[in-house]
Amino acid sequence: MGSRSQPSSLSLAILGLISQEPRSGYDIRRIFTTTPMGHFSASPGAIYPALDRLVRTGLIKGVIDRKQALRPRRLYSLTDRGRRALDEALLRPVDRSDVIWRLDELLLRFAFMGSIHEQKRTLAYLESLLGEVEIHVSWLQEQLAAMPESTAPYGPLAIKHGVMTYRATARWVRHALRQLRED
Amino acid sequence: MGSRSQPSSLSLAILGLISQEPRSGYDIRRIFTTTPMGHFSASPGAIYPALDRLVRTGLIKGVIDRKQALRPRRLYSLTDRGRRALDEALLRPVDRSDVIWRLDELLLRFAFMGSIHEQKRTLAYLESLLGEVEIHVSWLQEQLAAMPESTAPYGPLAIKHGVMTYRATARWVRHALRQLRED
DNA sequence: AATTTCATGTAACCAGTTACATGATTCA
DNA sequence: TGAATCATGTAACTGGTTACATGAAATT
Repeated sequence: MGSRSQPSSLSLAILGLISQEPRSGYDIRRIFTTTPMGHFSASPGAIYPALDRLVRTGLIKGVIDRKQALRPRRLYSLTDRGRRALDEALLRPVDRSDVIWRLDELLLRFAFMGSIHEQKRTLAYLESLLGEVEIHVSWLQEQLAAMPESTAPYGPLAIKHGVMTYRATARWVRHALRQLRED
Repeated sequence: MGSRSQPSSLSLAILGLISQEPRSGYDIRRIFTTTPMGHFSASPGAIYPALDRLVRTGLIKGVIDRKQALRPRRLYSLTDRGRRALDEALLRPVDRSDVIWRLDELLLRFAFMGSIHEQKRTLAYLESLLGEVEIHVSWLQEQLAAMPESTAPYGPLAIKHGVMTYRATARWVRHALRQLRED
């Protein structure tokens, strides 16, 4: 939604894209279908209602572009409240449930930080992310160690996947921290 | 659902768990809250309706356990149709959209293979997964290379995360293949 | 002339979330 | 005796999916 609870992944993605420059629903769809942001629903049945909701909650506003033209479109941009809402969503502290259930949203938040936040905040964000990821890796390893020869012989291997990919995430965070500090 | 379309992630997880041994709704909730399978909704509002649906579509059946006891519970097990449906869901060929949007489901399917499939099929599954993952990594790298200095300065770094974690997944698949071949 | 792209929407459906509700059992 | 655990459910809401629908503009 936006006013009280945190925005859904899709709303956050839309807010972030619109924060970069005014965009139409179609622009957003195109981004979702052609770029690596593509695990969002590019279906009009998701995007146009989401845009309506954001307008109704006062986070974005739409103006008709090229009124005179035969193919007008609606360009959305953030309102002041929308910018604040995005800012809050990006700044929210990283917690464990984010790491487990919404890692892609954490990456999304990072991707949109450049346009809004000063680097210091981004560094703090990455550092807290790194901490949570490392805790999660340890927990997975404990689970792995404590796992009995269960009815699912491949279970431990599947958990190993979690260990390996979260470790890769931790490496990425360190890499990103180095990169940002170099500038 | 089950009869025609493929089961949702949650239904698949429930089918898989029940295939190992008869379980109650509460058992399933406990597994979702305490093990690394925890990115499933452990809320009763998700699980009990899902169990109802699976019963209605004839994939599972429930019997009252400990009738005489004061705290009876309903134990579910697969029907023949349910076992076939699970088998089909596990065997479905890996495609690119699975890799992009439902990687965790691909892992879930692997985790449940041990109890049902012969190893040869599991190896074939992993090999096709590896192929798709490698294709996806190449695509991400192309995107990265073709990326302009955009309005989102951290965008390329975020994509780099995708490259690193999918590479980790590829390493895991190779690891799993070696492990399975050793037996 | 036909196809693809630009551009926006609606309607029915379904599944998951949140919150509420109940009650026995076991443990501290 | 009170808290935690075992055990199962319902109701309202919300948001996403699928499918349908329309039509102009640009490209082949």
